[in-house]
Amino acid sequence: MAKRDIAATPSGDALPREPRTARGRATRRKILDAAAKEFGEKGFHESSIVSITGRAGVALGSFYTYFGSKDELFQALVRDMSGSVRDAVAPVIRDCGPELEREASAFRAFLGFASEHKEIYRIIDEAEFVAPQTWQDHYLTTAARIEARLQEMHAAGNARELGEVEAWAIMGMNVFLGLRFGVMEEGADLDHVADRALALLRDGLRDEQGG
Amino acid sequence: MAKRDIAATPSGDALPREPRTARGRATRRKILDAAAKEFGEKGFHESSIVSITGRAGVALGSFYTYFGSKDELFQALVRDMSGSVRDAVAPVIRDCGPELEREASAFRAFLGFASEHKEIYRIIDEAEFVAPQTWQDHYLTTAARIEARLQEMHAAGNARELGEVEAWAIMGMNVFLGLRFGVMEEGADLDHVADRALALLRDGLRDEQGG
Amino acid sequence: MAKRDIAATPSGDALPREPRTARGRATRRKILDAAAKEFGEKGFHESSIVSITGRAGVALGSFYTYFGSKDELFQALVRDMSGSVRDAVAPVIRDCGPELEREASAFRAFLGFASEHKEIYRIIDEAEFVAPQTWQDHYLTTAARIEARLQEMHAAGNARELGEVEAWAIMGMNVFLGLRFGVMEEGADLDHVADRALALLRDGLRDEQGG
Amino acid sequence: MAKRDIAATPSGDALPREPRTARGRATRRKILDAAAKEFGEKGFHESSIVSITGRAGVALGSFYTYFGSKDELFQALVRDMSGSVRDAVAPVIRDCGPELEREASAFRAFLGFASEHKEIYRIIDEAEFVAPQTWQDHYLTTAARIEARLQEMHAAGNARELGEVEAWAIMGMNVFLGLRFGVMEEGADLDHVADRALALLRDGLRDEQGG
DNA sequence: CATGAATGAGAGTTCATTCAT
DNA sequence: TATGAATGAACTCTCATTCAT
Repeated sequence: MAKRDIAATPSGDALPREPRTARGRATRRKILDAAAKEFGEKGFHESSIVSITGRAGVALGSFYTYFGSKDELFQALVRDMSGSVRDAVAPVIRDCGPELEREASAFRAFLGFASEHKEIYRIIDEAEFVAPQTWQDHYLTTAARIEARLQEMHAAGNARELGEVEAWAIMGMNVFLGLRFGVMEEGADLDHVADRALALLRDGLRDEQGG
Repeated sequence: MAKRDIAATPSGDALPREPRTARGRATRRKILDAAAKEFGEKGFHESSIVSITGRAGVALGSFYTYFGSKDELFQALVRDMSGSVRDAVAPVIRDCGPELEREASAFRAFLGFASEHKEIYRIIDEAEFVAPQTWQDHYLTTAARIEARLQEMHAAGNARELGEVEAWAIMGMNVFLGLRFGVMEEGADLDHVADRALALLRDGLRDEQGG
Repeated sequence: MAKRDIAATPSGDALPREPRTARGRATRRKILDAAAKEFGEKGFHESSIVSITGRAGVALGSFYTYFGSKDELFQALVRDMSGSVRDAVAPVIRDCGPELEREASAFRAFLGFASEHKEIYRIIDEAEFVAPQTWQDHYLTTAARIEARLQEMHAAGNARELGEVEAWAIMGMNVFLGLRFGVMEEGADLDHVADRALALLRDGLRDEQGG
Repeated sequence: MAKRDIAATPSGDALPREPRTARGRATRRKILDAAAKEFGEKGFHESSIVSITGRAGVALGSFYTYFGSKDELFQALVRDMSGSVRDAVAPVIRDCGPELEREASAFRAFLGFASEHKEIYRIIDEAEFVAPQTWQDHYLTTAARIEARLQEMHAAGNARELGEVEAWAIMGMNVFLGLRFGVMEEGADLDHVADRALALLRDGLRDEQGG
């Protein structure tokens, strides 16, 4: 990743990164917001620090007061967004019991969020190539969360015994349906998509009479 | 001055791109193979033409005898690989009838292929950011192929009515399971993964007694 | 990917091109001066940005802080120099009335300027091939200025009716005499050349008695 | 000029350049013709050997059977064309006596030629930067020819004593008028231009009554 | 003679990062 | 803290020229 290590700090004495004043906090926030737009629109490699600080309305040099590098900014952003996705889905989950319907609700929340924050989608996806560790963290965490829910369902007698494989399968379904109907297509009927996904999870592909 | 048109019409005074001799074909192939390794290992942006031609054992300039640009090479590669994946899965499909088991076999073939050609996986995925059109083509085509199979199953009375949503859901499952157990983890028990995925597709998440 | 628009609108995320500090202005000037020498000596195509910034004593990258491209620099230079030529001739003209002598004085000033700034001569001439529009602008403007003077002379009863053809003819004379005796030959007797040119304009080729 | 002297022949044993068969002569001619078009349209630096040989319908390698380098081709072309211009003007001159009218006829012939062979114009002009020696040769020779005619006129009592200055002045006039009305403008009234140029040479700028 | 694949020096351009003000 | 000029390594792409077939 780090192509230019010309003056990489060999020791651990990081430069000051945490804003110490209100003004500083505001500047940091402006940069983060501008970066979200920029990365979302152009992707990591076509985005540039000049352009980001330009959008943010701050000087180029100010960037390095708050972030150690372009990569570091990107990771910060991915973690931020990973949190946003979780926060969008969490309350929905809290309000449901360990029934299958809960997964459907979570999925509906996710679909809606994805279609309204396409840039977040794109940024997290690109992290696979730009910040693989952060990306793995995001998906492993998310899968673990799904797996936990599945086990609750099993404990409640609402599902058979399910594990990591099913968790990843569901996550993959969600992500690809989000991509296809939330991001690629403008104005798809998300409720319809959610219903069909739910049916798939409930009954599989078989004819209801059994096939 | 004199900028190069991407995808210029093949007429005019453009350089020849199609090799006209056996030696030319061999060189082109060497470059393609080296590029597959390079892109697979380092990703598009960290890969360089110098490094690719270096690996291929040809001169830098030879690259431009056969490819118009780094982008063009990447697209050629993605299309190549899209074809490879299909070719790995196709014979398996041909040998099965329109039963659910066919999907499982296709998935097993895909999983095996992915775990043995991790770089292909990575390259096609990165195309989302580097060559979005080519990437879309790949996934739309693949989804269409799955959808057609699902409809055959329905016609044979082996499944309920299924469409694009289910096709993308299955594709997402496959891709994420491939990523998690074929690429991220070395030596996972792929048969086990395939069995569980099949069960999920067959019966959904419910307890067999119904839940 | 992401090609740079030549002459992009100054809005957007383009890099700043206008120096905002005294230091910036000085750097820009150093580059311009070095470029004048380099282009004058070696011509546009044999000149390189590395070499220009080397002469200027600034880093390669600094060039792109102030100029969008090699072409853009060249055009800026041609316009600068077009102005220099005009400024060298203008005061001489201001001090003369609408007599033929004024053309001779203008020509003398031009000849002197050309022989002392041979590089300017060369640069403007090469613009015909490197920046045709800028070149045309220069010559059309110059011709228009000459034509206006000729019409003043006519109005004052000092010349017959004269137009664009005569203006271009005079300009061609001036340029070629400047080339031959100001640039090609070191130390030619410029006053002598000017006198003969004046005689030609005054009387034509004929014997004074008429031929 | 010669940027790549990697294997410049230090000795004088030039490669075979003169075609020895009819087929060879034809090939050489095809290249020359294609080059004239290419250089005329795109200028020296934007023209390439691949493109020239492409237009000529011969293999790239064949080029070096007949020409030592791109520069050498260009010079050969300039000399060719210098001859063409002369050949277009010469017969006109032969048919006239040493009167002023002869210059006018020569000019008319030149103007017509220029407007019908704009590419020749462009090529000879660019030689100032690409092959300065060849360019000088052309203009010194042409000027000498004009000067000789002027002296004949003087000897015949049709003109005052005239020399190199007047020859270059006339040449400059011709070239710039050719550029302006033969090349820059499509379909200008060349006869009108020639008439006014003749009047200028005959009488100068003055009012006929004397000014 | 003809062919066209191979070569590689060299050019223009980008942009993350540093640092003096 | 904020600023923006300066830096230079690294990259993509061009094309005149060579040479084996």
